[in-house]
Amino acid sequence: MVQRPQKTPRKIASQKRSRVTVDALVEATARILVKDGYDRASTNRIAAVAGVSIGTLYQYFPSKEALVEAVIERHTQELSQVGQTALLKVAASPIEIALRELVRAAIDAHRVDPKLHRVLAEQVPRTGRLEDIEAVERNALPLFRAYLEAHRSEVDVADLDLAAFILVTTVEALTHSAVITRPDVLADEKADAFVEEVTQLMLRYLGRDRGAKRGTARSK
Amino acid sequence: MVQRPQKTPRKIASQKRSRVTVDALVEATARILVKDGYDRASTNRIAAVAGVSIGTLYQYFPSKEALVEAVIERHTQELSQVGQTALLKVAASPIEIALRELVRAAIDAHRVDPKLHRVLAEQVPRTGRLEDIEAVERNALPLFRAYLEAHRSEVDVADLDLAAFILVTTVEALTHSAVITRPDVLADEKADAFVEEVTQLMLRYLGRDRGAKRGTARSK
Amino acid sequence: MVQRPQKTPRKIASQKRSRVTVDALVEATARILVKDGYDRASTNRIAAVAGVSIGTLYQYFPSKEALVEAVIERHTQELSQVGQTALLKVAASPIEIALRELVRAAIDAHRVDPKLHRVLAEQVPRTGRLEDIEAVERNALPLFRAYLEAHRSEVDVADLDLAAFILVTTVEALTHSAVITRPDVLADEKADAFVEEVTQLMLRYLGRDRGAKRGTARSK
Amino acid sequence: MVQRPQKTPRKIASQKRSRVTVDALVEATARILVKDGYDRASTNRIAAVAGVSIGTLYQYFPSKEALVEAVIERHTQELSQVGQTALLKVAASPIEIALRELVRAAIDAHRVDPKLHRVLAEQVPRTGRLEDIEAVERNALPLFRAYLEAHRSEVDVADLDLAAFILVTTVEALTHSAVITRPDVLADEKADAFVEEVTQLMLRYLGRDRGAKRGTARSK
DNA sequence: AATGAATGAGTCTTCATTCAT
DNA sequence: AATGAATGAAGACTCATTCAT
Repeated sequence: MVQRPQKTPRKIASQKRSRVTVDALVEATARILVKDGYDRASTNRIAAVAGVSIGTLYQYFPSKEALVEAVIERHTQELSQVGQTALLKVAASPIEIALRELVRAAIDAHRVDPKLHRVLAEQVPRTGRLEDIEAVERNALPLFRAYLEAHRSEVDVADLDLAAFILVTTVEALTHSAVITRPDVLADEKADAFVEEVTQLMLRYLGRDRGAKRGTARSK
Repeated sequence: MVQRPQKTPRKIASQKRSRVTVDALVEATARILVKDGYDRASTNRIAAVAGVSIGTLYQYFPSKEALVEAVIERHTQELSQVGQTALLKVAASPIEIALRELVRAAIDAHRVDPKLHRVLAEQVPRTGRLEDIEAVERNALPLFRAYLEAHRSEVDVADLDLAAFILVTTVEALTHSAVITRPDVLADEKADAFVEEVTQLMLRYLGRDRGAKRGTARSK
Repeated sequence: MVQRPQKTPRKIASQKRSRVTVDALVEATARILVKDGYDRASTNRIAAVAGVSIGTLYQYFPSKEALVEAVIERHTQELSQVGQTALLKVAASPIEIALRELVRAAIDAHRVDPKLHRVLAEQVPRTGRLEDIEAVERNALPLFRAYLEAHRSEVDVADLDLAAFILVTTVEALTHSAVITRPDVLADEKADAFVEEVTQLMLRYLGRDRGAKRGTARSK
Repeated sequence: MVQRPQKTPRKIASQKRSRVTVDALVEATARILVKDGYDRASTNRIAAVAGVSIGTLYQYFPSKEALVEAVIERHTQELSQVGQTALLKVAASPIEIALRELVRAAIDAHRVDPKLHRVLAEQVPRTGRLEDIEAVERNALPLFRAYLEAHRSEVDVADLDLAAFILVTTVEALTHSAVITRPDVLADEKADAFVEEVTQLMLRYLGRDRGAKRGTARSK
């Protein structure tokens, strides 16, 4: 039999298998984190849920920490994605439009996997390699600052760095709290009001609300 | 045996001793939490640092959780104290004055024991009885809402509950972030600017900055 | 969580109960070492055989290594005891008498617990704190050298240090080999001959055999 | 398919390849044994260092033990080689010459690969198939006995077996100790003295030193 | 009340070995 | 023949908690 050159070497087949295994492990870790909490998430259980042996787990992840790190990485990536996409979309929009969209994006981001987000935020110790749950915020800061810089003429702030820090922190805290501990605030009919309030908080801070008819628009 | 008149009955004496032991244990827990982190804080070590036996520890606290709970309780109490005192002081002041004072108080509160605060916030799992690090915020909310209600004429918001939630969450997040991860923002010469920014964020949100001369006061 | 091992015993066994436990653990370790070999001696099994829980084991010994170290220590102590006692007894005797006694003592020492001795010599890796199985020899060297020095007039060697090293090493090797791998050499009727040969080896080396009638005394 | 004439049949080619692989594995095992010690020498690492997959390793060696056995075998072979060569060379020489050469050969043998020799002697458990590090000695014994037999007229011993055992054991112990734990004894200017001492130890034991002028030759 | 020895379930992790590809 | 992903038994060790003294 003639042996034709192989375009897809055997290795790729096994690489695919590896990939599947790694994904299964990360997914299992996330699921267990949500279901049982960080402290009860043992490597043995993770392996069992992933359907692989404990040995296989350690072939790909050198420690429990590394596993959780991968989950954080993945989650963080997804969140950042949502944020960056939104930022790109509104890059050219005036802040009145942009900020509202960004608030919406922040809420969407927190809704990607709220339960996981909560566990990651509340139970995973910010220790060793695990410090980076706040990475999203750290990533978002320079991006948002850049947006602000580009729209400097529209805003009225003395210290752009400080303003960016304040706004990013604020939006993250408000959307996080809303999604995680105050679902009532985001109930269908109220969600828009919440978005509006947060947007106004930001706009006014940036000195761009002069035209708002508060007396009529906001008081009951 | 002659019974001499006793002003302080034995029971009180032992209660006093108990009190001392309990305090020593809570204090030891806090110190170890700060020094070694939550995961490495073992009951045996806590007992050792407190200078009592592990058996004695369990005479006063039924579990490690209870110990950490007590630390949280104590810390939370101290924070709330600062906040409530500040709120009382400015109860009659107009919001322009009051909010600025409250921001200052929030920073002070976070500075009570920043290292412990950080460990409590970042490493102690919000699980079981340990969920209450956010208690401060929960305590502060109705108080602040009451203040807002009392000063309703000065503010221009549609939903007082929502506004209170937004402001309390925002102040807590900003002061927390500033104290814990951005000490630069609170450096001596910058601290006032930070307080001012946060105060303005709040005032404008409440619709009370119409007179501010932004063009001159804030832009460089 | 995996820990970095500690080598020095954790607790001074001051109380009677502790002492009993510690002894039981060391004894169990020795027994298992003999029965199953070093590699199969697990801390869990040692604890089981000692009749205590694994936790108790670790209360007294920080690692498996420490346990084996204690066994070595104990065994080494016993051996040295035999040797030193013998050396003391013959301190004033001429070398013709003394060396013969010392050879006997060396054999006795190796017979204290030959099986344990063998395992210690053959299976315990000379690693970390476990390097000291040769301690007996190291202890014996200066003592024997001192004896030689005191009897300098009886011996004819250029380098006392070298001679001591050679003799101690030789006696240890010969008695060890005899006891461990050549029990036939020490069989009842042959033991004396073996002692005699080793003694002669030493005496002649030290230049003290001039009078020996070898032709008649040694050839068959 | 056309079959071209083959001078070297495929089988031989692959045998050659096998040979290379086996050598690489044994060599890798030896290197890792020296570098990391017996306990840390894992088959996976051996395979990696040898540049083959773990599967290939098991194609040639059924177990880790077999691998180590091969290393011992090879090392033992080399040592024996040195010894046998020396013995052959001096087969016809009188013992005064011969023993001195044999002592030198013993030292040389221990210097073939002292680090490996040490690991083999100190860390590899004498268990199962691994018992044979003493094989060298076992091999040497009959050979040396044969030499002694052939030179019976020159020696004055009652029991040739016993004498052979004593001398072989002694030389091995002394050269081993010298090479492994007392390199000072073999320092350039001292090495000859050491050889001389060991040779004298043996010669005198065999009753062949009558002519030695000890008073002048050895005392300082 | 205090002590601290004892407990043991449960954790992480390693590594020799197998087997489908 | 070679590969390397997968296996899982087994081991060392921790620590919250109990209880006899």
